[in-house]
Amino acid sequence: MLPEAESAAPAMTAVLTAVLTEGPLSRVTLARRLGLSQAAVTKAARPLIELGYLQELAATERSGPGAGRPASPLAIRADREFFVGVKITADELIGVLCDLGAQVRKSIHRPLLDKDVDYVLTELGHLVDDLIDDRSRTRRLGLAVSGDVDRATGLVRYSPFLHWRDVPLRELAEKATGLTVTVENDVKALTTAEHWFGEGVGAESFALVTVGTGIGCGLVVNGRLVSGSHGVAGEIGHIGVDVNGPACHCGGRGCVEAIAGTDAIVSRAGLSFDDAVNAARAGDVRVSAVFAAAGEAIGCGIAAVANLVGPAHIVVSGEGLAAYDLFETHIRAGFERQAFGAAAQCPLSVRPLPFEEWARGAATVSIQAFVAS
Amino acid sequence: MLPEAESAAPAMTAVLTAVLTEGPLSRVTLARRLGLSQAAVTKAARPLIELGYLQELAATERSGPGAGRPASPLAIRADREFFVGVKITADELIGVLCDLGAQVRKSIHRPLLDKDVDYVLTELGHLVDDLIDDRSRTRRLGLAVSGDVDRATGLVRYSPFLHWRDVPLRELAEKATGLTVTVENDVKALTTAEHWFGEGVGAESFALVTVGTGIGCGLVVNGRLVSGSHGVAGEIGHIGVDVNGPACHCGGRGCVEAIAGTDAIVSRAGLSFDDAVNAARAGDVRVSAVFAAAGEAIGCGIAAVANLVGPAHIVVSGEGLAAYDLFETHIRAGFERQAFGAAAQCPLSVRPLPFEEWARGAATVSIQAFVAS
DNA sequence: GCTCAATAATTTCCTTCGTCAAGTATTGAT
DNA sequence: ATCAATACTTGACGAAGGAAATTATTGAGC
Repeated sequence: MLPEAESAAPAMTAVLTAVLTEGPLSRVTLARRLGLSQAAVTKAARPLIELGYLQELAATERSGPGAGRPASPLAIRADREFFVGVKITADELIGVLCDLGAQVRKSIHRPLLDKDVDYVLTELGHLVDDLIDDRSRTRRLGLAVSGDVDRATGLVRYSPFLHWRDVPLRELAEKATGLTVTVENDVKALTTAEHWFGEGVGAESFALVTVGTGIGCGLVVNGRLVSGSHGVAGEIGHIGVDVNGPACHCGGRGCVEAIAGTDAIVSRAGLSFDDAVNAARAGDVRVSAVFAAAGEAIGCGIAAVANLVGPAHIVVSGEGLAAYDLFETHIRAGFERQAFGAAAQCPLSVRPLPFEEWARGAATVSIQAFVAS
Repeated sequence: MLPEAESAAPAMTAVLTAVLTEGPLSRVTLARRLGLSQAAVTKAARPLIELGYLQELAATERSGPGAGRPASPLAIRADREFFVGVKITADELIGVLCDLGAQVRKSIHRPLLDKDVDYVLTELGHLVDDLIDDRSRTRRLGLAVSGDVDRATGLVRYSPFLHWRDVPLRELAEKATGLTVTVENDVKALTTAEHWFGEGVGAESFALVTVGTGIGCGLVVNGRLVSGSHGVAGEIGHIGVDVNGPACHCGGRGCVEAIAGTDAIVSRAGLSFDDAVNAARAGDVRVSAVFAAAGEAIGCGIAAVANLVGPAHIVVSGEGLAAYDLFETHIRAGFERQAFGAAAQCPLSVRPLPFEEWARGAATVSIQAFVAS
């Protein structure tokens, strides 16, 4: 985050991260929370204030019995730096401009007529130009792509929807936009957003489940995102919950996705997705049963997550959840049945996230990279 | 590990850990592997040699084109310090004496006639006395207990088999034995052993599955053991793999344990476990199918682990695996069918571990605590 | 208003840890 | 014997954070 230095002192990163994710905090509070001395916090905060990332709020917090000098909380100056986040799907680019506090300031969609890498990069360049108001304060771009992505190198190993294989996306996007780029898998990016700026704040472990065409999951364990050794992690969609269930395109049987994915629901209901939703809402017993089975399967998959890694909190979201009124009770039922012992106490938030949230996730990853730099 | 200091320098811990887990290493190699300067390694190693934990081996390693000073690898002196590990089961104590290199030097079983805490502690005292030869070089004891254990405080929150609830085991055992005690869940202890001294060495992520009466799983992600926020983690046994499967005592349906646990096999085969094994080995089709279904269920559960956290390596083990010839192919079949994409590449070792291994796991945890101290 | 207790923030000094760069040690090849 | 190559050690230095004293800012009691 310092203009010159390659990497700032750990205390500086820790202070900035804490203020960013947990809101205004006084130096004493920060010291206690981070296990540092007050002196260390003072020293770490000074350059952050000088560089304009933090500011001192008016003394408001009162502590103790009443007496004592009031604390002056440190807050971020959200407009000090902006970040572009773009989710790349097969048929459009969804872009947002976020401030340092990860608030969305601007949001633009741009259709894609082709999956060709060069074409996408050109369109990306236009999108970024349209989003950025102040180039001097916007230096970073985060990209979110579905599939197997190596965040460290910015390489897209394989993205089935885009038909991309071994595309050095970071390098290419840096050339195309002139920004410092981070690339991450879309679900992981969304998980990061929720971990730093959403319901997962402060949780040592945390899971996010997305429901839609595919069913995915991002995991945070011991405060760190789980990436998976073989490029696979969070594939909740291909957990088998019914040995006698339908065959899945992955070769498995009774996968969550083969029961609860959008395509599965369409083929099982024999209707388009929207018609199925309407039929179920109108009380059609057969179609309702399809949604019920889907919700149960998802709940069962979520219970597997809870049983295995025991996250402190689970958020269920995704496009498919537009119809979440049809899913929710069944998801909870499946979860509660299959969660073992205390794992059933794990709070489950079921709520749809706006579609820009994916792009915001991408921006969040670039904020993280910025803070850590 | 220093007699006086509360906590040694991080570099010292890192050096000792690396030599302990990866065998003799020269200072240059250590420097490269740990991201330290050679000077730092020299400085960290000196006190460790002086205290007798490390020793310099004769120069043997030759590197490069031939010329150059030969490296003198650092190796641990395994007999510098001994550790007692005890696994507490409902009907016996299994104790081992390990050296610093986690080699078992001595192993004793001691039957338990009662589950009363005081009684168990008295027996533990006798066991420890029988195991220890040299009190001056044996200062630590690790305990492994099944159930919900808080390693940080040494509190056994709930152990179903022992009928213990909120037993401050560390405190009590320290009083009873005069040793510094660590308490850990049995599966996690075994996982730790395998991570530091077994097949999981060097892996950033790693999973161990135990098959027996219960079916459990220990996970290491990002180099750290997963503990679970609500005291639950690694409960692979209660992942649901068959919505129409048998009801499980946990309230779920089609849990891995309800299909593949020892009790499940006994009741499904209608024979004692040993008889069932013999029948299956003799070619009894019906009983073989029971084992096949059990293996498939386990494989399916393991695939869920691979899909979710993507460990670099998975080891399958446990008492029940005495009959692993009957399980192995089916475990692999279930795993390969249900593992998604590259997750199927995750190497799977299926092998029984000797029963003392559990006690060795307990000792390993105390070695870890010693090294980190 | 003055003083005191309580709490927050800063300053100064100091320790610790690890790096850098130069020097020493030990080998094989010529 | 000399040199190149590699391993290890040494000592000066610097960065980072801690301890404790100091300063700052408030409310309460008088």
